[in-house]
Amino acid sequence: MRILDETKRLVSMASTRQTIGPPPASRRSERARRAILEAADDLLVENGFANLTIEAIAARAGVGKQTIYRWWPSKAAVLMDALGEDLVEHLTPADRDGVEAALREHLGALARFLALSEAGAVYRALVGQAQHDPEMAATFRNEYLQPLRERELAILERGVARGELPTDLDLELALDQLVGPIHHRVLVTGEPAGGEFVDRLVDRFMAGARR
Amino acid sequence: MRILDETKRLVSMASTRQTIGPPPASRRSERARRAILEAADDLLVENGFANLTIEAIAARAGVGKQTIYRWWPSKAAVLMDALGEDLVEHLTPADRDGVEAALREHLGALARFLALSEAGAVYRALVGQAQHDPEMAATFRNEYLQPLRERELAILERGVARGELPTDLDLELALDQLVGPIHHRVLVTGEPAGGEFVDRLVDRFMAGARR
Amino acid sequence: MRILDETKRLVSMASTRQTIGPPPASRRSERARRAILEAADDLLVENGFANLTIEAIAARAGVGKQTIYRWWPSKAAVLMDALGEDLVEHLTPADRDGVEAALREHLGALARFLALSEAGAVYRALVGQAQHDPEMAATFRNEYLQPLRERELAILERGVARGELPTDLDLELALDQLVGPIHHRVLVTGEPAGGEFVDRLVDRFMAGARR
Amino acid sequence: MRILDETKRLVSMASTRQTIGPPPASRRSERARRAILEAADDLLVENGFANLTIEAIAARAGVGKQTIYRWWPSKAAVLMDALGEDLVEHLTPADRDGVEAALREHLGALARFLALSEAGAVYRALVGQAQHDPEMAATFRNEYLQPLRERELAILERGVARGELPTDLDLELALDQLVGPIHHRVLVTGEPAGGEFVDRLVDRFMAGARR
DNA sequence: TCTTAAGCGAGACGGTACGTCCGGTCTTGAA
DNA sequence: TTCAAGACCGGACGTACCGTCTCGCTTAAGA
Repeated sequence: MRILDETKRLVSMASTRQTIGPPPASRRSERARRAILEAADDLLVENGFANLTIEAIAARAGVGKQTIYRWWPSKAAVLMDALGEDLVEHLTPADRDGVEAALREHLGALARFLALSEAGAVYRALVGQAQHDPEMAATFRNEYLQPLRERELAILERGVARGELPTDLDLELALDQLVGPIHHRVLVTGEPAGGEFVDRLVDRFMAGARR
Repeated sequence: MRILDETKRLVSMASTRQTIGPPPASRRSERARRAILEAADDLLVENGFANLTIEAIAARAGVGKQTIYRWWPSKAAVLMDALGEDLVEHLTPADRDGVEAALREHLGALARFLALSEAGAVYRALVGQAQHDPEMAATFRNEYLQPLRERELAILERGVARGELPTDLDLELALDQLVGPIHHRVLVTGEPAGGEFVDRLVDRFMAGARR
Repeated sequence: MRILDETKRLVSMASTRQTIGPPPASRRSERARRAILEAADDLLVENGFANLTIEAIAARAGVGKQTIYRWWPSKAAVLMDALGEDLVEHLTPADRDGVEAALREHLGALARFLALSEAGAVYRALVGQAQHDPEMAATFRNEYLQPLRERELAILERGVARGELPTDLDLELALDQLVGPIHHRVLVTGEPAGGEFVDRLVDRFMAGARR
Repeated sequence: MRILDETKRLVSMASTRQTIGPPPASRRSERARRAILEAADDLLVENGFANLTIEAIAARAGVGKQTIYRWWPSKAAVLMDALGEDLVEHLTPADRDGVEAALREHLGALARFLALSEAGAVYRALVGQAQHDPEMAATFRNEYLQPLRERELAILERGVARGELPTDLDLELALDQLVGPIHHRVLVTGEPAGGEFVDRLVDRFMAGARR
């Protein structure tokens, strides 16, 4: 977590508050909020998810436990906020070049993000937690995965619009074929998903798409 | 966990004992071992991983906690043993028909296993836990995923041998393209990976493979 | 334990806290403290020391175990606090009459306290525990036995002051001669130490003292 | 524990076996029996009663736990057997000299035994345990304290027979007056009960007895 | 002399309690 | 009101022992 601007703050709060009405937030300590998110981020990277406790976050952040419970419903919610804009920063594909180049760039960035970045460690922890906690899984998908997926679909849509991809292409399926193997390597087999892997993935996809 | 024959027992013990030398195990209570694995399985399905505790397993199995700690190093190790032969039972592709039919059948079974079966719930919990615990992840991959992957590679190898797939096909990549999207749907997006999805996945794969 | 006034509370806290500096204690729950001491007292009388566990005390008191461990270093320390003022209540000799009457009264009260009262059961358990735990023994002697002994010595000193006892009397030895046999009967031989026994003890003591 | 002859062995077994019929005992391993008693004795002196466990005794003695449970009903019973003849060895007053000398000698031996000897440590542990376990207390008194007390009474009886003590002396009370203060110092106050203390105790007793 | 049944070392078993950690709630006093 | 601090009740953790139970083995008795 590196940049936490006001926009993001309002978004994240809206999604993680349990009560309906928005919190007053006027009184909320910005200092405490940032310290908590940074402490969570740091502790996850240093000690792993298993040793990430609310008490440790509070202690590291120099904050009372209640201040965490007041604003986030769970440890996972803190991490989601800590992940924050990182998904947007790392994974917003540029609208240039052709589909093929755009896919190579974006999927390469995705693979690097997932496997190498600190934010990727947070992401993996959240996916792991989502396997144990259906409610948290729903929030994570709606707030973080869905927007990303829409940006990814836009790459393909632009390809169709430019005539680089057939109009009858099943975009959802196509995206799963591109993005699925990368996730599979990172989350399941643990094998490296480097540039060469991504390149051949795109090669085969484009060959199949062009028929 | 449904069948716990002697073969499985010896396999699982070899994998979960921390010391190198094989345990005497002659003294080990088979009754307790089965009760523990069944209790873990049942409790996971009933209450989810988050509420699965060693204490609850012991209580449900009518067993002392020490009996669990004596033979398994962690909750995840118990679940791995509980998963046991299920991966083999559900996911051993038959050696018949052509590649295409074999893939349809196996990937369909995989999708159903992951999303619908009780053993699939154990599998998902283990993948989730693996995101938080690198050591456990390594064991899980070596003991459970690797054998499965080899059986899957054999499908493709048979296809190559029969001339149904090109000889220069990158089998690892091909497998990731087939298996990755299914895992992605189940573990990440949570969208259904039904028969139609699998069929179109195979359609596009075979189209691309045949050029 | 019947009365737990503020004085006793401050005394007991001072003696059972392991760190030097006084605890803030302002945050401490008086309700929990009293419930714990009463539960310990009751359980000792009902089940005996052997069956007195921290867990049972916590359960009976409706308190978390940690609340006990936070304020007392051991089961024996809880019992010492539960004994508390009882030693003062039962065993503070009045400053009236002559030595002989005072001794008869006080030693009778001592024998009844040790053998018959509920607080006496706590006292015996603590003496028993002191045989196994030298550190606890030291605390018990300093905090509880020493003040009592001083009150007992005062009886004899008053006797000397009034000319009822010789000035060259070894008061420590004299006290051991009076108090030792009673303890011996209660703690070692288990024989009754009734009024007649105490009376003859005093008879012989006074006869010897007057030469 | 130093000498464990056959007489003692039969006595101790008779008193500690829970079942009515005597055990065959012919099969009993003398090696194991001695190793257990020595291990118990050593561990008590080294680690104190609190850390004396059946498992530790068995491990130290190189013996299975069952071998202990087969022959003794409790840890205290093992210790009683380990104490064994020591009471007789240390505390059998000789039948010579006058009462006064005999008392000085015996009470001095008693004080040294209680406070200084290894067997005294066992004795104190047993008295401590007796405060928590009435059944064990009864056995201890019957088997060990009563015979000692009778030997002690014999000293006084000889004094009466020789005309050194008045015939109307209450021997039980007299004995408590002599032996009680020593126990009190060792078990309760923890103050030293050295030779001078014993001497003055006897002085005062003889003065009172002669009137 | 040869069973054969016991005692034996070993240690797994079902349990109970230990003392610790942390979750999530509540309370206090300062800002 | 929020905040830092931290006590509170609850509950799971992983460990230590309890007392019981089997397992092979050794070993002394009597058939």
